Amino acid sequence: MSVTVKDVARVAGVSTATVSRALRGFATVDPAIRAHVQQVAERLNYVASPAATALSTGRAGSIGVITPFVDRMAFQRMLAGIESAMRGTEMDLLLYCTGDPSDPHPVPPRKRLARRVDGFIVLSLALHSPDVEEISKLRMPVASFGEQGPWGSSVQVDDRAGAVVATQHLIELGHSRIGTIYGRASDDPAVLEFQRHLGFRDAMARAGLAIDAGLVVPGDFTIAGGARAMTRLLDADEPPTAVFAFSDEMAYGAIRVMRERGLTPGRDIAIIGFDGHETSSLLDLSTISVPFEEIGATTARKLMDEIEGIPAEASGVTVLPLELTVRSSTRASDPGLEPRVSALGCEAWQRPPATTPMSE
Amino acid sequence: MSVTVKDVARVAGVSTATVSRALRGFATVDPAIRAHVQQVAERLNYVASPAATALSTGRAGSIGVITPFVDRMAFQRMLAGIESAMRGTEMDLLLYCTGDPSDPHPVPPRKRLARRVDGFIVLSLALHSPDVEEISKLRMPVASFGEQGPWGSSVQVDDRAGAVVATQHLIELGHSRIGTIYGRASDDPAVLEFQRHLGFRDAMARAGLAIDAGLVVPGDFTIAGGARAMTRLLDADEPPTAVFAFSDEMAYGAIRVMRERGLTPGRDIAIIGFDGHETSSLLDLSTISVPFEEIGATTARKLMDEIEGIPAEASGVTVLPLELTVRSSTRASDPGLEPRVSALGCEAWQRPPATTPMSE
DNA sequence: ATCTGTCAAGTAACCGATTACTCGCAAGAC
DNA sequence: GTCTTGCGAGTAATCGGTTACTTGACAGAT
Repeated sequence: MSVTVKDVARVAGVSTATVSRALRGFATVDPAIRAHVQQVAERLNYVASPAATALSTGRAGSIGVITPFVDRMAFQRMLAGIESAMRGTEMDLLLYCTGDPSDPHPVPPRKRLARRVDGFIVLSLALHSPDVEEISKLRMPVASFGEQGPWGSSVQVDDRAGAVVATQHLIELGHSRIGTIYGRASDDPAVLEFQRHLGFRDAMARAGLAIDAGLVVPGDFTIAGGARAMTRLLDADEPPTAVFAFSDEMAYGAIRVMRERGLTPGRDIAIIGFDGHETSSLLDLSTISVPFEEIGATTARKLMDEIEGIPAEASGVTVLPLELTVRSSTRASDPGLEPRVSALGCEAWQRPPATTPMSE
Repeated sequence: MSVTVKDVARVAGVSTATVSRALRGFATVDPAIRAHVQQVAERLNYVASPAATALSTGRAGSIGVITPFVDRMAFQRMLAGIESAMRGTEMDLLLYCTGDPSDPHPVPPRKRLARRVDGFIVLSLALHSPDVEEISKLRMPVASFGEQGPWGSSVQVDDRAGAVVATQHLIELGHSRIGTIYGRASDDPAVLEFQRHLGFRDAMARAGLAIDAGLVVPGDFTIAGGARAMTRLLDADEPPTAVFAFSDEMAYGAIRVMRERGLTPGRDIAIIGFDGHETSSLLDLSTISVPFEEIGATTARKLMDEIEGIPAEASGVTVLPLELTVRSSTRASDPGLEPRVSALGCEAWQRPPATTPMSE
């Protein structure tokens, strides 16, 4: 059926061992013979069977990406970053979507990943979830975005500091009645989103402002959820004058509702998001920009290093900087102007969140 | 190191053959023994090595997705559809991004895919490109979105009919000076985008309108490119009164430029896109909605069927319907209202583009 | 001339499953 | 009582590479 080493060996007039050595570039092969073997292999369109190679070398030649969602902008951007870092590598990319963590899985991730990949990337998944704990039993290289787990290296951003800056920005504009749209309810400090809650709380407390529990509403991390959340906020007895949405996508939904009610973002109600997607510039949405592409690329590189056996500073935490991007959704006085972008101060992001004290 | 079939056989007190039969659910195993083997396997956390299984069965247990870009909304949506169709399947998903077709590839796709996957999905890639021709030599099941290739099945939408409807919509609003923003220059009928060109030409011709070559500008399929294109259109000697962007993303860029110049979409200049991304509703952009999620899911199912050996009507063309979604970017008189959605008529999309005559 | 060291290349033992083939035992046919 | 027939289960070949070990030849040393 297909061309095997034996075919190449036969045609080239050498043994299969020599074919293997020649093609893998080992030094102990006569240059003339190597060239000949390569030529024959090329002519026969020979490609080593990945399965056979994996079986005998014990290396799968691929990495897995595990994520709960594929239809989120943040995921798409991270995937693009991962892909670009892996371009040119021999490694293949396997995609595993776990779905909503609360859903039961037909096939548990551990069984799917076992021996199939040389390592994997965990994106935005709580590392203490049953899935990840299961996976950790595989004891293979791992790199994650988000929280630092008990093993492997991770890439992080200081969500808490980002939330502080976003909130302070609103406070500096004179707002004191600030609503928040969060994703899912959780008081688990291990969940990334909770860091944004904390940052919001920090900034409000520092400014001596009270948080109205009625202005903290869920948005499910989706556009539609953001719209529902904004509806609830506007229908409150005393609506907020500013809104901090914990993701850009929820802010989009919120802006739609505002527009439907004839309210102009930035003039009637200030709103700021979190993520910094490209589309936010179209909606003139202020946001905390997260370098998701770079996060993906960095995570992939860390994983590759670890797989290659480069442990030095590969394991450990890399914290990437956030940026406050101000547009007219929080600055109606000069709409349509160039966005003002400021990197968060070093003190805000150069320390790993793992060691961040609850309050400063 | 890891648990193998031998370990399970030893612990269960049977041969490896019996373990394999029991775990794969063959009938010729005593029910009691099968249960026992399953129990032992579970207890030992046994997972069959995919490499070994692939080697002995000749099936890789995975499919590949080949696409030029990962950072496009349309791709993200198709990927989500593919993923959802494969959830629950035992098949794994490998992602191959070829990058811009004009770039040289470090590793040719054929070498990467050979024997690694049981079949693959080609997304929006010209099937006659060197890459795909190379791949076709592998002679394995394939399903594609876009053009129908010489082999395999495909999912399509009638881009030409969609473009006709979009253009007619603008014409019905009274426009006669219509600009277009296309992706990349190509007069190759095999390239999908060219169908949109043709549809535009059809509709203009049918209405007896002339096409000003100066109002046909490239937008590179990106937001930034769309912005550049719109700048060129507005700076033309005689700017268009309506614009048809061949993708929503290019329309986003165009809208940004319009806003920066104080022009209101739908009132000062009508604009319609093509793709129907979720974000288009936020920008009140009229568009031709393409069911990318369904395209991805359908393509994946076709491929699975073909791999399973179900040839009946699996190979062949499935044409999915488009929809015209009208929002205020082409209907300023009633902004913010519910979008009007109309499916394209059957005559427009129930015939495969392959047999579409050049003009009607 | 013989011995030893070096090095390229071949032989064959794996890697971990699957499965064609074989075997042994028990039930039913004659 | 012997001869099928059938069926569950074991033996071993096989998938396609990789690589430890072995072989053989040649160069340089004694």
